Order: sequence, then C-alpha cells, then structure tokens
Amino acid sequence: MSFADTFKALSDPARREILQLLKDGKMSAGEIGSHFDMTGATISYHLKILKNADLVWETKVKNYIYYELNTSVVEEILLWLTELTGEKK
Amino acid sequence: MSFADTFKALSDPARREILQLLKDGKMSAGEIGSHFDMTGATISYHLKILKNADLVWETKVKNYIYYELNTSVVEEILLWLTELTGEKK
DNA sequence: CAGCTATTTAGATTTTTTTCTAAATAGCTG
DNA sequence: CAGCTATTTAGAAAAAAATCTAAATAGCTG
Repeated sequence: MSFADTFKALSDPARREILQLLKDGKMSAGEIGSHFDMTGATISYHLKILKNADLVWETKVKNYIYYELNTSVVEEILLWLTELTGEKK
Repeated sequence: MSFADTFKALSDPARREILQLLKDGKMSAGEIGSHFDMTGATISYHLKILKNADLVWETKVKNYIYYELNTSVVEEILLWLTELTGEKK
C-alpha cells in the first residue's frame, strides 16, 4: 500500500521474525505459524499486514498458501534511512 | 533502548517527520512543534520516544531544549534491512 | 524576586493494534 | 461427496499508543 504502511508493518517483532523466516525461501502459513506461540488466526492477521505492505507475496498451491519475501519495497525504506544518515548540513 | 524500540519509534509518521526536520541541524522543542498541528505536550511525548530510542540527543541551552539527530542507531536498522534484502538462498 | 517563556509530566480519553475464540471458506482425498 | 486439513474472516476483548487539558518545573529577564 504505502510507505507508512511498510514502516508500520516492520514495527512489530513477530512480523519482522516472519520476514526473517522467509529469507530462506517460501513457506506456508502453517509452517510460519509453527514458529510462533500464537493462533493461526493471529498469524493470518500478521501475514495480511505484511501482504498489504507488499513485503510478501502469496501463491496458492493445493490447499496451502505459500508466502514469499518481496524485498523490492524494503529498498524504499533503505533509501529513506540512508538519506537520513547521509548529507548532514 | 533496544532494536525493537527503534523500529517502533520509526513507525509513527510524525516522528519520522521530526527526524527529517533534524537532518538540517538541531532545533528546539518549540521550533519542532511549530511544524505540527499538535499540542506541545504531544510533541514532547514523541520527542521522548525518539530520545528513548536513541534516535535523538538533547542539549539544554538557556530555557530551551535542543534536539539533534543521532544517526548511529539508524545504521543498525539499515543493517537489518540490508541483510533481509541480500543473501537469498 | 515576580512574572515570563519553554518544555515536560500527570492523568484522562480516544484511537489503534494485537490477540483470541468461533465460524466460514476452500480445496484436497479416500 | 463426506470428511479432512489449511487458512481466513468476523467479532469481541485486551493491550498499547497517541492525543488532549491542566498543572508542574525550570530557568530566564526585567
């Protein structure tokens, strides 16, 4: 969705952990959930936020939904932060 | 304070805007506040969060408190994000 | 030192976020 | 197709965050 949504999405520790898990490749919602002490519904909520922020992709295979990291949007955040650190007057 | 606090601090648009303002040099709490449609108390609250996250420094001069950007902690976030984008298996 | 000016703190309220349980959907598989 | 398995959606409750007003602090300045 937007830049602000990306920052919001990154602000939760569980969501950041999900992204780290996905670094190693795609994973189903269930597999992701098994790494956390949360209900599937809660994991689904977090995945939705990551998806809305374009931080992840989903692909459906059989009755599984696989999630995959989308790094392109991370670049925007990197840029913002880099500009913050650089060019000081 | 911690890594998580830094991400939380960055998740609010007003706080990000404050950091952008401080890119151009230090600024008093009042000056910062004048850029926003919020009470001084609210600005003070946001400044406290930024300070706790080590994203800003404060220095007292007369009865003013000046805030200044501290970029060193931003580097950690940059690193985390960079590692997320790089080294995909 | 009396009154300003700048800023923060306290406390309350509102808004947003996170989480859960229960139910719904959807697509296998025997 | 009947029953599983995987996942999401809805709705409610709990927890956290943002905001305000009013009061407190603190340090000038005349």
